[in-house]
Amino acid sequence: MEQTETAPPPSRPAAKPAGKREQTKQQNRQIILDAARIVFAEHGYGATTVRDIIRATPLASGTFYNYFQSKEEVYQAMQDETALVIRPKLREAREKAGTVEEFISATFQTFFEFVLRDGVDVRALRHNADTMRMRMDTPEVVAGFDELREDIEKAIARGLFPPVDADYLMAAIVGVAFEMSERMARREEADAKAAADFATTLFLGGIRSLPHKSDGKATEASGA
Amino acid sequence: MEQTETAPPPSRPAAKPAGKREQTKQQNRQIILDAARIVFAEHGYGATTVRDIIRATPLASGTFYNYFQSKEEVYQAMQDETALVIRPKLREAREKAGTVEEFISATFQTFFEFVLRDGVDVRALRHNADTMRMRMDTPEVVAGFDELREDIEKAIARGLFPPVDADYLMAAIVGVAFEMSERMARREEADAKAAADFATTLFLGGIRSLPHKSDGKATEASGA
DNA sequence: TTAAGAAGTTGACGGCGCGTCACCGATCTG
DNA sequence: CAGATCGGTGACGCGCCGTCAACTTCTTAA
Repeated sequence: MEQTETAPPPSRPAAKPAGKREQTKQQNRQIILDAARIVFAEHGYGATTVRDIIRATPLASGTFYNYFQSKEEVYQAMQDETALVIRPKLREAREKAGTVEEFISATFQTFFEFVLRDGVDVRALRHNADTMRMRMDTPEVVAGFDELREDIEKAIARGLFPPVDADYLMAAIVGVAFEMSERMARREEADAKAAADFATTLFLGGIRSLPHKSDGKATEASGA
Repeated sequence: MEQTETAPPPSRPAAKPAGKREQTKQQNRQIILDAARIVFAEHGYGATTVRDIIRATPLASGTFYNYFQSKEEVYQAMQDETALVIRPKLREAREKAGTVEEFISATFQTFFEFVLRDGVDVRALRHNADTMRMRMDTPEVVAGFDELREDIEKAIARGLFPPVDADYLMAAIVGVAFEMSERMARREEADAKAAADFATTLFLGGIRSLPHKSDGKATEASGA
């Protein structure tokens, strides 16, 4: 049985010299999450059973249920971990933005780069039942969307953005980010910068401003 | 060999004077799909078991497996049905397009209107495990994406579009369409036209061209 | 018309994943 | 160190899974 190496779990801030009990608890939780990561990557999310995860663990079945209610909850926890890593990066990138362009560009670039680097599990989970795709909007993920909307609203208040429908704009950015990152990851030479440039140009000037493909010359802004 | 129909009036577009066996097969398949639709809507996709579907049916368990392998396959069939309905509409709408604007506008408008009208099951299936969203890219759905890309490429060839990256542009349109339709459907007064206008303007002229909101209230859904 | 054969349905069955809980060892507290 | 508490353990009963031999219904051909 080949142990498919999955991406190492995001480094964890565990800095509590707590009692033995507490330590074991943290450890068990992590053991389960790590096992789940491997099993999900191997069999795909859909085909994985709670038992599969337990078997990939030295723990007893009852113990699993002390930590999670179901495989969905395990996945949620994994999503939350990821969201908590990328959200600060996105926020920080947008905070620095002095123009619309910087705001949009920073958002896409940060996202795409993250997907390429740590996006292993994203791909693994897509590995589903052939054609099933899923996205789990956990509390932390939803909070990330809310942050984007807030940042847009702040940008509007600052006069950086025109007063557009922030909710729809957020949705559009999220939709493009997720859908494009999928396509990007499938390409031979996945290029986060190129993808981010494409999305940024689209959002700034529309289709007509997009870089011309065959034409060596790119990105000439030609208004409507 | 004209056989007097014992069957009820052909409410279904099955204009096939086929044998009894064939008739029953079509009927059983439809019985299962109809039952599944109700059960999925009631308990959500994740919580539904094959047995739940069978129970919502007068058929035996073995019979179910003559038609589908799993609940996933049932869902696939439902998705395919939907895709086969909307795809011709989208194609037709885009075929008529004489300008970039018409192309984009027709795509979004057709899609959003369809979601509002027939999008019931879309919402029902989201009813999942609280936070799980799914999209099943069945062969027919994927074919729809391919059609969009083809149409973009054709439009480029015609000189309608600049020679952009058709794959990414397709992804961007798909991403915005799905993500926005979700937000749209959640709003009190879901407005397909408004949503389509937003997306179209965004794709044509970028953020700066987007309609300015008059009431200044940017968020109406989702309590922050 | 009828009988052989094909096609499709049925539901009981063995297997297994599910979540629980009584038991017990390990850890904490005073 | 003893008693109290916490949490790990794994066997258990339940229900879902997909299968398949027996049976019913339809088709075909003489």
